[in-house]
Amino acid sequence: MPLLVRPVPPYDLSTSCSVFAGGDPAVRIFRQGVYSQVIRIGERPVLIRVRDVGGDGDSLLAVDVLSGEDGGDVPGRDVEAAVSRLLNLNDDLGVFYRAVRDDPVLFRLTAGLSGLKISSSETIFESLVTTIIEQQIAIGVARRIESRLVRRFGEEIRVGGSTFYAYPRPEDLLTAKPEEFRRCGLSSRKGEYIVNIARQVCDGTLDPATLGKKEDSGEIIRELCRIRGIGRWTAEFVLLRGLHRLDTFPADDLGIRRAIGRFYCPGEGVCSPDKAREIARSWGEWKGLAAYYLLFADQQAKAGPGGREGLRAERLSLTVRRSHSSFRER
DNA sequence: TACCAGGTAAAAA
DNA sequence: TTTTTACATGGT
Repeated sequence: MPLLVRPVPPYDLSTSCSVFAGGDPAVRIFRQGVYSQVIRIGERPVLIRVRDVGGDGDSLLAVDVLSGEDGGDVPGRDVEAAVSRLLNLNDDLGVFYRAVRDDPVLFRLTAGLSGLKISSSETIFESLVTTIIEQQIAIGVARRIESRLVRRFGEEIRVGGSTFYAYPRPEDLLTAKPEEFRRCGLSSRKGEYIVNIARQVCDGTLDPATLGKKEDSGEIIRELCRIRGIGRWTAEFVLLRGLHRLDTFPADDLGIRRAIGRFYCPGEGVCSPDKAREIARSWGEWKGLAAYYLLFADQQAKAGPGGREGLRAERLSLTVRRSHSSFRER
C-alpha cells in the first residue's frame, strides 16, 4: 500500500521532476511519471518511488517505500515529512505567483509553468558536494560525475534484484583518495574540497544544522565562503537547494544571466550581474524562485519547440494552464 | 581542433 | 589590488 501525500496546490510532479529525466536509475531519476531516489529515514536508506495519482487539476502523490532486503518498515509519518521536504510540497506557489504578477515576463512564465516547485537536496552536506562538482562545468557533465561518485561512495541497497545508492554521507567520504575522485572524473582539487568539508562535518568544526538555523542568509553565505572551495556562487546555490532560501539570488551565475538576457533584454545576449540584480529587485523575497523559473524556461526555449523536450513541455503547459488562474486571484 | 560550460584558489602582474 | 591560470569532462 503506497503512502498518499497531498501537496499544497498547485503542484505538478512532471514539471518539477523533469530536471531528473535522463538521470541515473540507480541514483535519482524521473521516468514514466515516477520519481525515484534513495533517502534516509533516520539512518535507514530506503528507496522511494513517487507518482501522481490525483484527478483533474488536483495533485495527489502516491509514495512507495521499498526497504532493502534486510529491512523492516519505516514510519509513514517520517516518510511523508521527508518527501514533503525533498520536493517542497508545502510551498504555496500562489503567494509567489501573486507577488510577481505585475512583471509581464514572470506573469507569462509562471502561467506556463504552474505547479513547478524546486526540489531540495536531502542534506546541506549533499548540496555542498553537488554544487562543488558543478563549479565551472556543464550541468550534464556534472550530473554524470556526481552519479559515479554516488555509486562509488554511497551506501547501496538491494531492491527487487537491483542495486540503488544513497547519497554519500560525510563519513563515507572521509578516507576517499584523490585518485578515486579522478576515476569518477572529478578534479583532485575538488576532491580535496569535498574531503575537507566531510572532515569538518565529522569533527564538528562545521555544523550544518546550526548554520542552517541562522536567520540572516548573508551571514550564512559569509560563513560558507570561509571554507576552502566555497565561493559566493557556491554558497548561494547551497542556500537555494540545501536550505530552501528562496530569496537567494545568484546574480553571478552564467545560466541565470543568460536567462534574464533572453527574456528581459532580447538581442543583448548574457546580461551583467549588476543588470541582473537590478531586474531582480522587484521580485523581493522571491528572487531565487523567480530565477529558477527563468532558468527552467530558458532550458525549454533552448530545447526548442521542435525538439522532443519542447513538445513535451508545451503539452504540459497546456494542461496546467487551465487551472492556473484560480491560484492567481486575491 | 579549439573552445566553452550554472567557478575557485593560488600565482603573477 | 587586480588579472591570469590550472583544473575536469563532454558537447559543439
